[in-house]
This record gives sequence, structure tokens and C-alpha cells, in this order.
Amino acid sequence: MRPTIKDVAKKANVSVATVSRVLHNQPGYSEKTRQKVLKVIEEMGYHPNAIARGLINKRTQTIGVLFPNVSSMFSSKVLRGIEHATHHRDYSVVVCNTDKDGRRTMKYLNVLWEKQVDGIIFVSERLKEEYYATLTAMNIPVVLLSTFSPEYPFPYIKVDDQQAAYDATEYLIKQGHRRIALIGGTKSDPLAGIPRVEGYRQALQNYGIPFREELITYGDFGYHSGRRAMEKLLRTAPGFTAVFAASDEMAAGALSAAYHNGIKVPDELSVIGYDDLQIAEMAIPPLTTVGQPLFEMGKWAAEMLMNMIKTGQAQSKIVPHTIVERESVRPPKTH
Amino acid sequence: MRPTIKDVAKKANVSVATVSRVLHNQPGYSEKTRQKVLKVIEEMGYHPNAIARGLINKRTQTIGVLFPNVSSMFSSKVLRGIEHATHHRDYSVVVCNTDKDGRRTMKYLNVLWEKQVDGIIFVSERLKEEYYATLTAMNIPVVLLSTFSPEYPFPYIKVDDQQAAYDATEYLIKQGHRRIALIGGTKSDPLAGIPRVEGYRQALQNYGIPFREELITYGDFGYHSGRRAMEKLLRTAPGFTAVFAASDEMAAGALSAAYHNGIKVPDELSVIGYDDLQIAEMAIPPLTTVGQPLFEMGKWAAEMLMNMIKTGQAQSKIVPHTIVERESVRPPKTH
DNA sequence: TTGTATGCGTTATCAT
DNA sequence: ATGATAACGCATACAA
Repeated sequence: MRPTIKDVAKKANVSVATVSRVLHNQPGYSEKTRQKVLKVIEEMGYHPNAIARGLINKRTQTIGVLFPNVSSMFSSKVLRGIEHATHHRDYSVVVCNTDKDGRRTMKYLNVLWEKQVDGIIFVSERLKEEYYATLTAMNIPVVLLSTFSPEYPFPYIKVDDQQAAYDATEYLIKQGHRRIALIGGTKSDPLAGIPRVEGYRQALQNYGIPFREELITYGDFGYHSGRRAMEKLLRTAPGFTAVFAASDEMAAGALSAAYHNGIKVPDELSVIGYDDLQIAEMAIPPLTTVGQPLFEMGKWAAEMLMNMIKTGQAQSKIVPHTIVERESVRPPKTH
Repeated sequence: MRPTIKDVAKKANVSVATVSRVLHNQPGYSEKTRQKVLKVIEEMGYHPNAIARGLINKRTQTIGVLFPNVSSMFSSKVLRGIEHATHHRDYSVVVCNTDKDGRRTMKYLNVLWEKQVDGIIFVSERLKEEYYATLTAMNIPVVLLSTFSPEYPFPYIKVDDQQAAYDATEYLIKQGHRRIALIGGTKSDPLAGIPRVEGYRQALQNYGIPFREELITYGDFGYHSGRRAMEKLLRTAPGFTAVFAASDEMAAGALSAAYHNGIKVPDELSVIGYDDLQIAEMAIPPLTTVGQPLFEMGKWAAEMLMNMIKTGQAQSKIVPHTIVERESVRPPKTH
């Protein structure tokens, strides 16, 4: 059996209270007993039991993080940021993969509840009413990451998607493009889907470029959908000189489709993505994209959450995006 | 305050013992009281406290997973497999990012110890003596994933790296290549580094191809190192017709270097990778590679661990690798 | 400076 | 069929 505080106390000839005191450097013992206790702790290899501690403190020093898909490049970058911040302040993180599934999400929420996590980070998903209900019932801090909820008042950290999409489109326009196709994300997604096409639409409008329905197509943010979307665009609406894809994975799919159709990027077609994932850097050609500071966003979200746990205070934050220029965009050929 | 089992008991006019019984469908109450208790539980929104439960059961239903880098494509695929298995059997997973750093690893080990996790999965890293010492002191099941330890007897799940490297090289040879370069992983890494160059060397030997030192170069498994390695190869040992990279990320780097040097893959140069990460599929051209079933490996490791927790039994496992053929390899041009 | 005792929310062992 | 109560390992208020 692992030794308990009692065993230590007995062996050191002191009370458990004293042991507890030196464990927390609280006052109330002589230097001599301190030494003795510390020595016994060392000898016995004593480690406090965080479970017992949690029971009495009502603090577990752990937070839960819900991802629609833990293994996406997006999530893993965010996770790293979260881990960075939590490790720094002695919190642990339990990861949950919701698969965007309501039942699965609810199950995880309940598990986290039962495990008494001190807070929750909810990533990239729409906050359904039932989630909100149990989240508030849990009565712990929550932060929304890369999503937000118009109806429920949880603090969030995210980019201004519409503005970012606007900027991406404008970037293309300023490079001289006028026939710009769009590969949108999930069509009905009010968070990452709709705002991005809206930003695209607005940029065109502001620059007096007619909006053409056939230049828009939708995917699900994933690689394969991007590839399919590009194939479709090529079939049904040839002649565009640039594409804005609402995610890097879709952009990578678009690149692949172009490659397989013998279309040279960026010579014959420009592509801009969204997210700045690792794939953007690794793509051929390296992908110009709208950068979100994912690592930092994860870090900030975790810090915000831990501060809320401590103080109850939080301030939502729109984080700045950037256009990271690589090699997939260039001015269209004039002829 | 969240209601406790006591509150439920009081409101239902029964004892806590009875509530506990219906909670676990143990015998010892009438159908009528069962109904009543269930109703009260529902009304009060009672959820059992897993911390208190863990204190008495000495089981937390959570495992710890240590990754050198949680956000690598490798880790995230593995993590998904782990999550899949654990979720299925009501375990939670806390993720730890070691950065391959001894101190950080030790700190996490101690945290996991204090948090009383039921088991640990140790991924892709060499098991140092001090890790082993605390791991055994913790006295809980451990499984090694994609690594193993010659000196310490923990069960493991991994691929036969040397054989896999042999097969990759042989594949290239059978396609007709004879001048085959190697981009190895960390030169001194006894787990993923050395065996892969050894397999390469052996394949050459078996097919009577002279081993040439200048065709070997080393990276650190990462993208940039692959790119640099390829640049170096191009400068110092031109004339090879194929490259075997010991990781997909390095292969992607090699692809990129080839692209920037105007070398066409696979027309002028064949490239084969290792891992079968998402990047392999997304690469241009799609990367032929040595496939490891990472999702399954994660899943199996978690299942193995949970079985060990339950029964104490485990059986190490060498998992089969495959050559997944895509478009980055073809026979060399003959002229 | 140090010790005793109580309680955190459960489960499990005894009674009844 | 049901209830009282003692643990689990720790922190802390209160005594001494």
C-alpha cells in the first residue's frame, strides 16, 4: 500500500495535522520537526492523495476540454496551447472527443460533472440548449473557444470570422483577381460557415464585383470535401482565377484537385486557405492563408478559465487574425 | 450546492444506503422505493461525486497518457484511438505533454500519481530509469506505445521498425531503384532511429546493392529537418532515384525541397515515407508510405491497459505494418 | 508548537 | 427490505 499521511505521522512521531502543516508550509512547528517530517516523507516515498484532497477542498485542479475531433490538426494545435497554460499552473486536462454528437457530448459533460472538474473549455461547436442547461447546472466556469453563443452568456475567445473572410477575399482582389470562387464550410453552420461566406460576399460587393452563385460551393471543412468541391467548381464554373477555401484542409483538397487536373498553382490558379495549420506550411506550393493564432488561443482560453476559477471574472476576446503569405497566391495572368 | 446522496436520502425518506443501492442496482429494496428514489434523483438533478467514490474504491476510472508532443499528427491520431477505447468503457484520459523533457515528464508522473490514475500509457519515448522507478513505485499498470524498453518489462505495442524499413527499401528496389537515399530519424535514437537505417541497410545488402555512406542523412523526424536533409542530399550526392524518409513529415519536407528545386516527383524522383499520417494523403503527390495503424494502436494500447487494470494480464504485441501505395513512387527512368 | 476531532460524499458492513 | 455507521485520506477548527 502507498503510505498515507497517517503513516508518515506515526513514523515521524507527530500528528497528521503537523504533517499536513509542513506539507503546505503553514506555520506551527519547529524547524526540527519540519526536518524530521520531511525526512520521513522522503523515506517512505509519500505522495499526497489528490482525490482525498479534492474531496475536502472541492477543487480537483483539473479542467475538461471538449473537442468535436481531437485529432484534427486544428484541435491538436489548440490542445497544445491549453496544455501549455495548464501545466504552468498545475492543472490537468482531460480531453473529450464529442464527434459533434449530442449524446456523446452529454455523456462527457456528465462524466466531467461527476469528476468534479473545476472548469470546462468548449471548442469549435455550437452550444446546444441541453449543453447549456447542464453546464449551468454544474455551476463551474466555462469558456468557449473558437465559437460563441448568441443566446448564452459564456465568455469566448475567437477570431472575427466575417472580417477574416473579408480580408482574405480583399487580399485576392488586391492581387488583381475578379473571378473568385469560394469553398465554404458547412453551409448551415452559423459560427464558422455563414460568416465566412458573408465576409466573402461583402468584399466582392465593396469592390463592385458581381456576386455569382455558381462560384460558391460548400464542403464540411475536411480535406476530401475540399477536393470534391474543387472538382465540382472546375466542372461547373470554369474560368475563375482564385479560390478562397474556408479551411486549410479544404484548401489542401483544392490543391490536390488542381494538381490532378493539371492546373498549376499559383501560375494558373491562386488558392487561399483559412486557419494556418501545419498543412499550410507543408503544402505544395506552401499555402497562403488566413492565420488564427491557435496555440495562443488555446493558451488564452485556459488562462481565462483558470482566472475565472480563481476570481470569477472573465472578459471575452476577439483575437487578431493575419494573412500569412506563402506561395499559393499570385496576380492572375493577363492576356 | 450540488445535492449529495444524503440530500437525496432525506428527501426520499430513505437511508443513504438505500440510495446507494438503487444507484448500483444492487438488491435490497422494493420496487416502490426504487421508483421514489429515482424520482427524487431526477428532481434534484443529483449526480454522484466521482471523487468521493474514487476515495473509497481506490479507482478513479481515469488513465494518464504521456506524449512527447501532443500536437504532432502522430500523437493526435493515436490519441483518438485511445479516446475511442476509453470512452467505450467509461474511462477518462488526461493528456500530458512531456516535450521529451525529463523534468517535465517526472512532474507529470507525480501529478498522475497524486491524482491516482488507474494506469498509464507511455508513448514514443525512451523509458529512462527514473521514469521506471516512479512508475513501478506507483504500482499501476503501464503500457508502452510505439516504443519499448529492453531493460524494463513493461508490455508494449509497436511495429517492427527494422522490418518495416526493410520492406520500404525492398519496395523501392523491386520498383527498379538501385540508388536509394535515406533520410533517417534522430541518429542516436535506439527505438525509431537506428532500426530504420538498419532495415534499409539490410535490404540493400540482401539485394546486392552497395551501401553508400553519402546517400544517408539524418533529421529529427520533423518537416523542416526533412527539407534540409533533402537539400543536402541534392547538393552532396546527386544521382539517386529514390528516397526513403523515416517519417512522413520528413518525406513532406523532402517533397517540398524537390519542388523548390524543380525536381518532379515521381517522374524524376521517388519518395516513400513512414507512418501514414494525414499529411501523406494530403501531400502532392499523395505519398506512398509505410503504414502504421496508429488509431488502432492507440485503441489496442488503451484496451490492453484497461484489461491489465482489471485482470493484471497483458501480452505485448507487434502490430503489422503495410506499404500504402499512392503516387510518389514509380520505377526510375531508364535511358 | 502540537494534537484531537470532525467532516468532505461515498461504499460497504453490519444490524434490524 | 432497510438503516446506522465505519471507513477512505486529507484539511482544519479548536484544544491544549
